[in-house]
Amino acid sequence: MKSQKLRQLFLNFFREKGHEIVPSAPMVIRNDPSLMFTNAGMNQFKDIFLGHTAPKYRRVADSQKCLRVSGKHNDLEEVGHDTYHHTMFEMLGNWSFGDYFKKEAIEWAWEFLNGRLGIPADRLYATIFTGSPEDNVPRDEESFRWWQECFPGQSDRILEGSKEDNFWEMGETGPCGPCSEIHVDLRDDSEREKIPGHSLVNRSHPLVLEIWNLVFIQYNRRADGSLELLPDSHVDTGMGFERLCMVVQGKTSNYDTDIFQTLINEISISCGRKYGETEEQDIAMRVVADHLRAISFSIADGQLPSNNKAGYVIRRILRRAVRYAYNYLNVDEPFMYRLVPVLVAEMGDQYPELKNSEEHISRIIHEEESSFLKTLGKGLKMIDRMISDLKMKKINVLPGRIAFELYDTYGFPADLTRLILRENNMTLDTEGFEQEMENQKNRSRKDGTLDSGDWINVREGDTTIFTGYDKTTDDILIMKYRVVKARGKDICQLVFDKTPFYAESGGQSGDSGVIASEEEQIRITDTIWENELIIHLADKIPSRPDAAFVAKVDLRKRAMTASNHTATHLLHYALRKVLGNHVEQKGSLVTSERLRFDFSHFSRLTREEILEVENIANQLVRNNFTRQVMDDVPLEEALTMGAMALFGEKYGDTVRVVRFGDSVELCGGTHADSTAGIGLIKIISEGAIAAGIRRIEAITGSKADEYINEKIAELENVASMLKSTGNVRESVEKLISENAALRKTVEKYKSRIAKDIIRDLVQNAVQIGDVRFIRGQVEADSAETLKSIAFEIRKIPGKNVAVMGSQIGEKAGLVAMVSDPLAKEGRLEATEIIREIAPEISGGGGGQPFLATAGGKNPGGIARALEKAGKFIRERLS
RNA sequence: GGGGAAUUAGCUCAGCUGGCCAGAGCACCUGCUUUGCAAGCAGGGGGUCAAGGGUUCGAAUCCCUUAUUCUCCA
Repeated sequence: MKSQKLRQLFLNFFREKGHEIVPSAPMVIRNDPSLMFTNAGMNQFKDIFLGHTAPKYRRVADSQKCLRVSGKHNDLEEVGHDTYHHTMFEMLGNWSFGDYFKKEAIEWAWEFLNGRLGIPADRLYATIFTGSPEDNVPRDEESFRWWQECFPGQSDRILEGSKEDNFWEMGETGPCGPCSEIHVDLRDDSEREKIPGHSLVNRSHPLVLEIWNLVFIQYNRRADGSLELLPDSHVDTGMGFERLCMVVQGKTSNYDTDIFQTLINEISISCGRKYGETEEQDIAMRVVADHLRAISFSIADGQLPSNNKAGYVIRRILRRAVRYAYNYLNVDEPFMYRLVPVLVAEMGDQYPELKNSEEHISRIIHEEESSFLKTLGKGLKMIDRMISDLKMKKINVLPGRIAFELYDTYGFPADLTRLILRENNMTLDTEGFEQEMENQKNRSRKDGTLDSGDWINVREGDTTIFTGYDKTTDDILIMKYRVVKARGKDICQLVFDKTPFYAESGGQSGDSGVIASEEEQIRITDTIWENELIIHLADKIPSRPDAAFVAKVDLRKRAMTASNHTATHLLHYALRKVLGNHVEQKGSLVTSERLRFDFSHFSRLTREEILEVENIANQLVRNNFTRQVMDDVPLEEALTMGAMALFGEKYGDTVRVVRFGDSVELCGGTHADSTAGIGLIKIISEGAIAAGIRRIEAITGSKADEYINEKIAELENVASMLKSTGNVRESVEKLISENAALRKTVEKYKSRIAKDIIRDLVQNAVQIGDVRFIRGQVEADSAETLKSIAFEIRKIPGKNVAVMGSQIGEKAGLVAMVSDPLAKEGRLEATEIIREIAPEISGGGGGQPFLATAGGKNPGGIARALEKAGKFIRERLS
């Protein structure tokens, strides 16, 4: 059975059982500092389990794309080496929100696996929770009973598990409950006879593995560690799709299923090697196949590879793939980008976001591959240098510190370093390397944990109402607060019952302002959004937190931010008009100062295009469209209105729609009352931030005015300086060519004058033994000129020594030169002359044996300095 | 969030511990020579050494701040 059909079978099965089939949530999570990627099917229902939102459907099923690469579930280093770990995988799941419970969950799971898919009962095992006295939770008798129905008379197929395996918790606190897992034994008959399957369950055997976890959420863990029964019981299940395919398709490796085989085939064609030849090659191919999926889906969800946070995780995955291909498949040029169409053909139907950005994904991957190969190239050069260095010193162990530097600073992978060393009969000081690595980790960990105090509750209550769309001043009460230490400074975080302050989100920066009670006033420096909480950052703790406060938003900043945000919408609209509908928002930043907008487009914008975009946007400004806001519009309806939704953005069922004329967007930000308030939009820069993504920056209102006025003033200044009444450009062009000609002439004269000076100096030179002493006070406009005269004299053949001084502005300059034939003898050095005479001009200096310079504050001393030089040289040469 | 590194001509880079007036290769322009596979020869143009401060007689080089990029860790 093909994987696509299997997925459909699962969804159809639960549709039959009255479940609503919902689409997969984005794999990339925004606005949640605790989680970067969706790592389980239940993530998108977290709010329901926490009781924050009411479920829309009581029964839900889906196939959820997940990524496990960081945090608790970190499988990255395993992937490829075995046949069942993945970074990105699909999780099939069914949920009951206060509806059915253990009986149905178990019955249906059994019906689906055994009945529909025909997985033989004698290959299946179930586990149940054995109970936990310290939590006062008994053995899960209910699950045991229902499993007995499935395995009549074979209680040895139902195993008991401890808290570690069979009790699921969302976090330190919150919803939790016993779970029941289904395991499958895929070994052949003789193996199964030798060792009974139940002894291998939960023992990391590659062929005896868990495929489905049924979680029964019935408790809530309180902060004090105790459990309380929830009013409603929920079911949360998750089944690894890739594993299920393996079971159904009768394979012993996830990578042998059709999900991966098409990709692996393509990879094998790309590098001209067969899958199954050697273990190393197979690992590399599995790594590439797995990672390609993870990267492609992330990019489709709007997460580009970058140098920190989630973007960096993506980049690392891609690099791991390139590295394996480079080491074991001998691929040294970009190739993964060519596999994207294969992946899209396989999964594009189920995940339309993948299909929609196929070209985009391919380009991004190509770009990343080439840039990493470049990094590798640089590293190779460096390591070659190190090796030849070591060989010269006859050392054959590369110090760990150096290997670590290569890795840490230049991103050169340590395993490659090892490989190259081996080729050169050298080894790596692994211990030293690990030590450095450990240091780095400790350093990061130490600074990573910022010291946040406990929340201090002032009043009961959880949610903050945002009143800032209508009000900029409001009466508020403080619900709770805490102090966070960051960079040695204490920042106080405040949560209100309601607030007019807009919290940073959707690219719009947070409001600032003040809150005031009768006795004090506190500055709010920023407002952020964290885990559904609007947090106000204040510079001090309120002395009486329980007092009544009035919150006032900084109006000027708010208005400027609103203008910029509205301008962003207008520019988005104009960009689509000018460039086409492939333009999609890929990111945006709106502050009171300026706005930044990233969008998909494949080539540089021409001057004309930028002007046209600006024109259209400004036309909309002048048309003075008033703001129309519709709250709680069903998503479907909003989309039919032509509102632009963003891929990878998680929307609720109802959305807020902001409209100015024909520009319609889903947006939670604050906006200008009407477009005319923006005044003027001016694009100030355009550039690329990644393959296929451009960025524009713009300013509005008085900022734009100032900008333009400055430009005009600059031009007028130039015109008046040129005394040009007509064409400034022509005047400048003329000036430039005149200047070039003049410069040539001046240089000619300068060198002629220098020659004259030199001739005079040489004529007045005195002979000291076999050496000619050239000295004098000369006219020079800078130390450079003085130096260049010395350089000229240096060209005169014979044993010469020259010392010259010059008044340069208010200061004095000296230069001493010893010609090459004389310098070679080693009798006299320019530096010692200069050191001897520099005090005369109240200065100091130095240089090289043949040429030295000095500067000082006292031009009156030049003559004495020259005299002293003569004396010194005479002494030295005698 | 923390550490390390980079930023020099249109491009790729060299310039180590401050001082040979800022260099190479490719590209560009002119001329000659040749007309064929990265052509050769001669000559030439092109740099606020990322920006801004500081130390110094002197800074591309040392220090600080900022910006951007790369990289590793969390």
